[in-house]
Amino acid sequence: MLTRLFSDAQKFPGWADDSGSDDSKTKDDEHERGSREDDADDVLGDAKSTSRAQSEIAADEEEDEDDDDDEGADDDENGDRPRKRGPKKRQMTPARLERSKMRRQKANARERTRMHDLNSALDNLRKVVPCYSKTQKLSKIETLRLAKNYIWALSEILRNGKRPDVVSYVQTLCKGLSQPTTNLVAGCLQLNARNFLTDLSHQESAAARFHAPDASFAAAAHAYPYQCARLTGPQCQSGAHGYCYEPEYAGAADYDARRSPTPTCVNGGFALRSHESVSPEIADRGYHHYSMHYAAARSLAYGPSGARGGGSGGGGSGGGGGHSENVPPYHDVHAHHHHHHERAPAYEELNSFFS
DNA sequence: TAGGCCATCTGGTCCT
DNA sequence: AGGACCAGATGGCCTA
Repeated sequence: MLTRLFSDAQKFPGWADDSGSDDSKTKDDEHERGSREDDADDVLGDAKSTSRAQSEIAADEEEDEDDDDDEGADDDENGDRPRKRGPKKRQMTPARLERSKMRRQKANARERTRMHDLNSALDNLRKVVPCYSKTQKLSKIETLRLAKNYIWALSEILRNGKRPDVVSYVQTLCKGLSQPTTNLVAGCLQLNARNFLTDLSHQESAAARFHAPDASFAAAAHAYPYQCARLTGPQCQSGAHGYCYEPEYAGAADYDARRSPTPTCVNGGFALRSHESVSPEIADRGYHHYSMHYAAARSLAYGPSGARGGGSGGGGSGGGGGHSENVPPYHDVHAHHHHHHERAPAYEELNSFFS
């Protein structure tokens, strides 16, 4: 009986090609095979659980699936066992089984596309977060953490209207990140990780260097429980040229400077290529004022001291001069958010920082 | 080989 | 009823 039901289930359309979905591909084949086995197990499980009903199914398997109201109508009158609460377990006739299977396959396809959409959104986030690398993709969780830190860092910069040094900036970016990601950020900025992450006390001083007018930033620095110790490990100590990142991170070619919002590291220097600073998506949509805002925030992010600390000569602009204290604070900029032409001179000044 | 990351399946819950 | 969302389970892949 069970084997007969199982063989019937295997003959169901759509069983052989689970979900028949559009975008299931690559390594799914193995997995799909496993899924089919799982489904088969489910069918077997259902068959076992409704073993009594199977005889009825066998008796009238031509019967349609909608007349299940009679099931269990008698067993709660017996009083031997308490009646189960919740929806009654329906008999899994072949037709119902098929419909259930089709529903499940549709739900699986929807779930796949939903996750694909989520992943593409995450990819977009990777592109606007510092240290975008085609070859070394940040993991999902690291992308979210870095994005959070990036937003935090930019908010602090805009709120204070002053630049932190690059050490503090990277330190903020790396809060709570794993060591590989931290190395990636450090490598992206060509910064010796030992210089910006040592211990908690250094963190406090870094918070002070961040020009936080109140204790909020320093307090926030304590809110991230694990980041500094990771950078004191042997890997950091043995980095080539004193840098903490792996060799593949060191190559500037690995970074998509056109997309990455961080300054490109070319020959050991910082070079923010302003004409490339806007992601194509943003540029295509005509969000130029956002890009200007974006570039301004970045210009604020790298001070001369940081550039000196991170760069090692070469073609980068390196520091550029000190107009930083004249940079309009965030509220000045933000208050005119809808009047781009009024902000243009300020942004030109800001962007000229890396010219 | 263990652990991290990921894609997928699956059942439950909530909402329309 | 069906879709969206979520979390747990599972298995594959990769790396230290």
